[in-house]
Amino acid sequence: MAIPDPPWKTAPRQRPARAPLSREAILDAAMRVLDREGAAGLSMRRVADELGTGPASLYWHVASKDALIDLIIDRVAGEVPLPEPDPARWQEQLREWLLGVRTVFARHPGVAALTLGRIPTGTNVLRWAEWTLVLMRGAGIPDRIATYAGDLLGLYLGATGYEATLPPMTSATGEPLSPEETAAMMRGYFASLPADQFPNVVSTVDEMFSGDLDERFELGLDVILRGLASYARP
Amino acid sequence: MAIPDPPWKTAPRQRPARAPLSREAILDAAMRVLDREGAAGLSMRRVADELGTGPASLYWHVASKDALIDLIIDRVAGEVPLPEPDPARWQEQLREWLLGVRTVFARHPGVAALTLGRIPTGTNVLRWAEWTLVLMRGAGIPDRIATYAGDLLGLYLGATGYEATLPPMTSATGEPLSPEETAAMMRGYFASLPADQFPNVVSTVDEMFSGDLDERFELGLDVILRGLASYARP
DNA sequence: CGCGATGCTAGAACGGTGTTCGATCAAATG
DNA sequence: CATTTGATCGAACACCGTTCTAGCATCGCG
Repeated sequence: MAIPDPPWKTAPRQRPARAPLSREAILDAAMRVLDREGAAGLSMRRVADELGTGPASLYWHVASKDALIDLIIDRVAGEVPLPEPDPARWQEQLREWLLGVRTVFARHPGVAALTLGRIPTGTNVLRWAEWTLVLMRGAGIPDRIATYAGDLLGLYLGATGYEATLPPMTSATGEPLSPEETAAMMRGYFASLPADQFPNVVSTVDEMFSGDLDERFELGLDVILRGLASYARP
Repeated sequence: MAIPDPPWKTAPRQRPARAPLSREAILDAAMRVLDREGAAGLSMRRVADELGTGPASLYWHVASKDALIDLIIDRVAGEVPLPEPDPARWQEQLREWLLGVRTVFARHPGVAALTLGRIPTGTNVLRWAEWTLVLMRGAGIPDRIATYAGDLLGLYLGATGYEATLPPMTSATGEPLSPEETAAMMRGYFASLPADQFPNVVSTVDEMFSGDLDERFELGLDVILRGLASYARP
């Protein structure tokens, strides 16, 4: 019969009991941190904390923070439903898809900021490319335009989505301002400009700050879609 | 007659001889650092080094790095010539201006990256807004579209300008890749995708990587301008 | 002239960042 | 059992933006 180990030997330097690390677990934790603290709060240390370990442990599964962000973007991209493409309805379908991306960006504030200045090439983003190409080629849009239009739309999505999740500005006194207050402040600034130098800015100030971000998003979207439509088969 | 000071007294703890700090001097130094080391290399410490001082000294003249970046953007914006607006030629003039912004971005690599996710409101950018509004309103484009189109164009400029100044990728072996090699690598990756899942991506891969960045820039520009033209007075 | 106020310069430090090194431990393999 | 392999992680490196605080130089004023 074996002699039982003394209690100080049984668990000499036991690891903190938790699920083993994995690329998936790290990605899950990163999504939680991102949804909770936004893009600025996403750091390797925070993600490691979320998993009860240190930052160095992440680097076995993920090459760099950059690579982790690529994973995040592709996971989020996978959340957008892609209906069966029907080129006859290409404009409506494109619009629906873009609005879908926008709602997913709203569900994960911070991820739009991560896409800025990045050319994602994950599997799900490739599916986007394939899907938009089916629609646009089916609509008779020339390949040269169609291939670039995907980039253009992605770029527009990232920039507008980022604008929608900007952190609230802080007033001079220090307390955070509501979006309405921020808009009112900027409106006041634009309206106060010298009318002789900026007559058109001053006189369109009402138009400039009317409508919420969603309306403005659709406004720019209309411009792009009309431009694309001018290339489509008549 | 006054007794001359002994030599060790004349300059007891003389400051390192140099021009005094000022907002302008800091901005100049920041531009030099930015042009030399890119957006990633722009730090308060580097700018201070450039001036032979420490980072703390900058904060008397500049509230924060963010404020300094706003100054940089507005200075660069001022480098773009704005011809007298002629609404009859609004499309050509808009295109010329946009290409002008692009060449200025090329002259100052890194500044495009700084504009990402930022809504600049400096004096020179306001002049841009006024100028584009004159053109578009003169062309009969409705105010609601015209006010937003400026944002849209700025956004497009920033994103494409950033893409044009991306640091060269590094291959798996570590040495930097030329833009051609990078494109060839990505082309190869896209071409190697399973043709049954991504038939359109695979078959448009030639179109996708044809042309340089300037041609691609004008391609997207055409889409936007055509969209805007669809709102113009017939 | 003296003297305090003011504008300006900085050294040191705080709390954070991404990433690397090397030791260590557990499980699988020979 | 011995050795290799995969995985973990504490400590440290080189940065970052920013703040605090002490001190200097100059100027206005009594």
